[in-house]
Amino acid sequence: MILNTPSNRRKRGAQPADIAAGLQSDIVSGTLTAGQVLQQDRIAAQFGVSRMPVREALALLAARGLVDLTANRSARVAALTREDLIDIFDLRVAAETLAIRLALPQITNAQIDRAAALQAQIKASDVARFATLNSQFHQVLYAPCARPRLIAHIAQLALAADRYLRAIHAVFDYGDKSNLEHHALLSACHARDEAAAVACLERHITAARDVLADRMAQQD
Amino acid sequence: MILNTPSNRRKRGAQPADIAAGLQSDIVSGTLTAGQVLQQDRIAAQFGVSRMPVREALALLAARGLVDLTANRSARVAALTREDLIDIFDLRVAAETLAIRLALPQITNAQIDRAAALQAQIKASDVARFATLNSQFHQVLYAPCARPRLIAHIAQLALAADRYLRAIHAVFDYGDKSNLEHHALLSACHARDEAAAVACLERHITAARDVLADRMAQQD
DNA sequence: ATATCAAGCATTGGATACAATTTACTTCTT
DNA sequence: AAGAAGTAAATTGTATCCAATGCTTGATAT
Repeated sequence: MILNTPSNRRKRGAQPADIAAGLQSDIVSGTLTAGQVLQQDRIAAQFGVSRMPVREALALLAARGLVDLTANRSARVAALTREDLIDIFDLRVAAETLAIRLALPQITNAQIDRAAALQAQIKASDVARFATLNSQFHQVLYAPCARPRLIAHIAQLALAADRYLRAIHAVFDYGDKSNLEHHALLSACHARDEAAAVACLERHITAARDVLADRMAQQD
Repeated sequence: MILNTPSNRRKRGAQPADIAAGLQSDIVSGTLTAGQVLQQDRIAAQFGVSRMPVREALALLAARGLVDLTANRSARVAALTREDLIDIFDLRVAAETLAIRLALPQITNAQIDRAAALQAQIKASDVARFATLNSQFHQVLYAPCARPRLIAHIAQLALAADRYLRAIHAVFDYGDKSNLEHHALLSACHARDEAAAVACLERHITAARDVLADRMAQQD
């Protein structure tokens, strides 16, 4: 139980963001499962605050698509469906191929090396760290495009995608394949080969989509 | 001044959405200009409610990118910049070309006719109605793809784009060109020619981007 | 046995009250 | 006169309180 004692109290406008971050990590990691009710009272008690900042936190999570809000009804953790999964990954292809096209002319070798270093960590990481490191790897490559909206959109999609990755436990199935694809992407970036990078990225994301979609079809 | 008398009071959870809709139309139409401060007290008084639903409304608008929120500081109407404009329109190309590709195999002739009817109205409409009709025209063509996230994302981008359209008053410059492009798009849809529709849409949105970006460069 | 309705309980939405932070203004110093 | 510092006013963030809505349970009728 996290209490709001004077020692660990955050600055005045930071509580909703903190609560949202806490809930978000529980939702993405699967501690809070799809469809679970999120009562304002209980969350408020958990974080040692009143219901007011909790309501704002839930609104933030609803904007990120992690929570479903209905008027006069308890909030619920958003559902995971095969249709939504496909929706997310197709949006990722559209957004991330745009980002890599815009980023490639601006990217430096140092930035590519940073991505390569992250990829090295990914190889020797467990399931929990895979998702975040994988997101970081991609975002390092896109950052040079300097498009705030595009970057924010990709980050939001990565969050939604991570939920599926963690929930479906398909990481091991396509982990090796993903590593190979990351290396191919890095090569294309080094060569500043836009067409190759775009094609590589599209295959990479589509492959993940198909593996996960197949797994979901089995589980249902 | 809109009062919250029993006669026009909305249902219990609807106030934030109503307030957000009111503010949104003022922001998009330009009644509220970029950078303008939005004090919770005043808005609450205007709508005849307390500050609480106003805060939620502002949070909604912040999620849509129409308002900037900073902790302990007054909300402000989001700025209009040339960089953001380009960001938005490039995202539109990525999202809308995906939508038309997914929609084309599903679309019916009746739906295409509905879009054509909207296009006819656009020709004989003033500046204020152009933006909304134009958005509707596009969304009718995309709807058959049946992708909730994609559709919502496009709607949000259309909103952001409308602000620039109305603020920059460049509608008349490219209105005729836009009409021609809409007809070309409709033809491609009738023929179920995916490549033509995508190319047409990309040119259409990019052309609008360039006209508006040029105008902004002049105004600054 | 099942469906329907009512009453009480649980939970959310909104108003009011208070605390913390920022902004504006005044005053003092150089 | 310009700038710094301090103080008061304005404004936001959080807590508490009340009203409205939804949910659950149990009784009743079919």
